[in-house]
Amino acid sequence: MTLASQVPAIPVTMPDGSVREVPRGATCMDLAASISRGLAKKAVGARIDGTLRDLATSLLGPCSVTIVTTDDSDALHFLRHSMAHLMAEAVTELWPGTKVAIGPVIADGFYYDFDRGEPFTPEDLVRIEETMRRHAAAAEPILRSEMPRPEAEQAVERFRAEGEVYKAEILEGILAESDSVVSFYSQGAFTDLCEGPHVPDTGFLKHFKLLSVAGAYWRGNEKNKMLQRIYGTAFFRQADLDDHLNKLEEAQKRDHRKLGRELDLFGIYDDIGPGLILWHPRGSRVRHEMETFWRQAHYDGGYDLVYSPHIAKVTLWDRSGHTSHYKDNMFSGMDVEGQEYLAKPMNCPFHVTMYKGRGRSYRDLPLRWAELGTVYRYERSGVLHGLLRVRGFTQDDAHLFCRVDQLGEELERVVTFVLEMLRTFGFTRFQAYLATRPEKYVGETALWDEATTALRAALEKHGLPYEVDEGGGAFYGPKIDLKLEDSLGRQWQCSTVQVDFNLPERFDLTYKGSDGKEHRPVMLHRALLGSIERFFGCLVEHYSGAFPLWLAPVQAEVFPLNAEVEDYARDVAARLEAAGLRVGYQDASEHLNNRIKEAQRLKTPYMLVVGKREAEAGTVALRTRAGKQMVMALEEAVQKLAHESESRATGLAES
RNA sequence: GCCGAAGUAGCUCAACGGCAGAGCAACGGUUUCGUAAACCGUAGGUUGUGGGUUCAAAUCCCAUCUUCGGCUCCA
Repeated sequence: MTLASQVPAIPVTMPDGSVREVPRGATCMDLAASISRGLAKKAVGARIDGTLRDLATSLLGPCSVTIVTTDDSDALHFLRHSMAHLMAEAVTELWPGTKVAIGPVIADGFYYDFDRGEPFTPEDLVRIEETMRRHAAAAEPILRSEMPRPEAEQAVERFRAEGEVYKAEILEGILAESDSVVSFYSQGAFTDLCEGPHVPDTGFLKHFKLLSVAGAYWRGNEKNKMLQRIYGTAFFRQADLDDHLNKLEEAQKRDHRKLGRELDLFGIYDDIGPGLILWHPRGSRVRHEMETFWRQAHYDGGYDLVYSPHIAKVTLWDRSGHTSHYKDNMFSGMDVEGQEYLAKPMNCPFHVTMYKGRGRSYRDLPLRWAELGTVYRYERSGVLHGLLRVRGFTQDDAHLFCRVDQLGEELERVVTFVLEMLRTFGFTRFQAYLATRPEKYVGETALWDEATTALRAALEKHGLPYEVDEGGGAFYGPKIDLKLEDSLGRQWQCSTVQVDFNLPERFDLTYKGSDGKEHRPVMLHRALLGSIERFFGCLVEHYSGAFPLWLAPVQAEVFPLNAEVEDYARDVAARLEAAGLRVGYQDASEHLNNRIKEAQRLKTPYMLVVGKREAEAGTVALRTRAGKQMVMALEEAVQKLAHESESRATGLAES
């Protein structure tokens, strides 16, 4: 099967300077691949250029290899893939008969899916880790072998006979591709069907931790069997692993659910229902500031604001197509005097109905109607997640009705608006996706192409890197989605810009053109923030709860040092309030230290301490939540705060 | 919805078959203080809910609800 065992070892210089013998032969491919990707550079002998096979061949000659890169992402990729194999080796040793499925590398680590009768317990994870460390200490060579096609075809049957149904299915898939190479990797008693490459031996696999176990459907299809997935992470150096684990812990402190409770922003209550949010006064204050800004920006941007009800007759949803296409996500209806009504999962049909409310002229277009529209969607119980996935939420929705000749400009304006809005809230990093025409679609191909081109142009005009989701658009039109990351790096779709060729048809929307004939308008759906709830959740995590001044629920807190200066302190507070700031006041019944501690806990941006000195001089001692202190004239402080609040500084400079 | 884990005072946690406890927060009093924890006291829980086992259940069993981590799905 392999000649590896017959070939002498290659000395490899490790990152710590020690020299290790690693097996030659099959793993040369891996070393060569490593070299080509910058993981390793050889010191003597072999050629650096040429194909992988050439490199492997040249490595068969006398040479030494120095692993110079220890944090390169490719190198980490190989390491983590080998980790997945090591874990599978341990699991199949501990519980013979466990079937292995797939074990890929993911953003911060790796996982492997297993099919075993019993669930893995936390104690099992400890045992697996111990077994892995034993195999790692043995520095088992990881050897590659390739299998000729006829033999591989027999292997499918052998896998089946052994009950390794998942491997059989994977191998079948590989063989279905005509000229693919079937390769295996072995270490100790464990062999896995795998493309590679891997690190040369398990001795590289020192610094790792298994993190969690979770269910996962085979091939990601919920009709398939649910397997058990074990997640882990690994690094070349212990320091990197420790650093990563610390970051995870830090990220948990920024969790909006935790901060939402600590800062008293919002709550989710059993008595109300899962996925339904109560906005506490402090959170509501932030939301109010967000919405006020949002409304003004829309008026400034040529939009009209509208309102629509939370429920409507089932006939509306029949016409819009929601009862046939979206029913699984809708709450069941209510009977009102013999007519069925449904809670709205979207705002579009209301705006569309309003469009139809009277005849429209080409001169009326574009119409831009925006609404902070609260919608209700039935989400399966397992998917709810704080504010980021809820059952009742307010979309910052808008629908634009325009002529075909206006489509490009409107799309460009919307994309610009999205980016301005996100930037104002301090977001500069997000993932953009352009979803194009799927196989089944409505509307004219030429219009689809035009709209897609316009979307692409808008993205490129702003220099926004984006991924194309080919064929990932809705059946009714292409779209752009922007995703924000939470503290743990999970992505949440917020902004969306969608072209809709469908609803204008369904509702038979028309306008009278300059030619006196009826024409069909094009419709855009768009949300800049997505939903207030989700965006707010991301915002909380983005700022770790330390909102920039313009959004902070309480912007400044005034602390008189003792009862004698309370009159002056009240003047200070009144002066700030008169300048339009949100001011708190705490009298001297608590120690100054405690009042400051509480304000720090609530991440209040500014604290103003006044004592006898300040009262006599007409100054304030201004403290920021970052701990900076400065004494300045009262008027100066008022102007500073008012200016910072009005300018909507993002607050990032402070931290 | 599925797989796994967890629900004890407002919060963070202890007790793990034998009287449910601590710190912080709250409340009352004392303290009037110069930038992240002054002192004394009081009150607060049918241990998520409903069943069951037991002389005895926070603890063991079953069901259910909710939350957490994933899968699937989506703003």
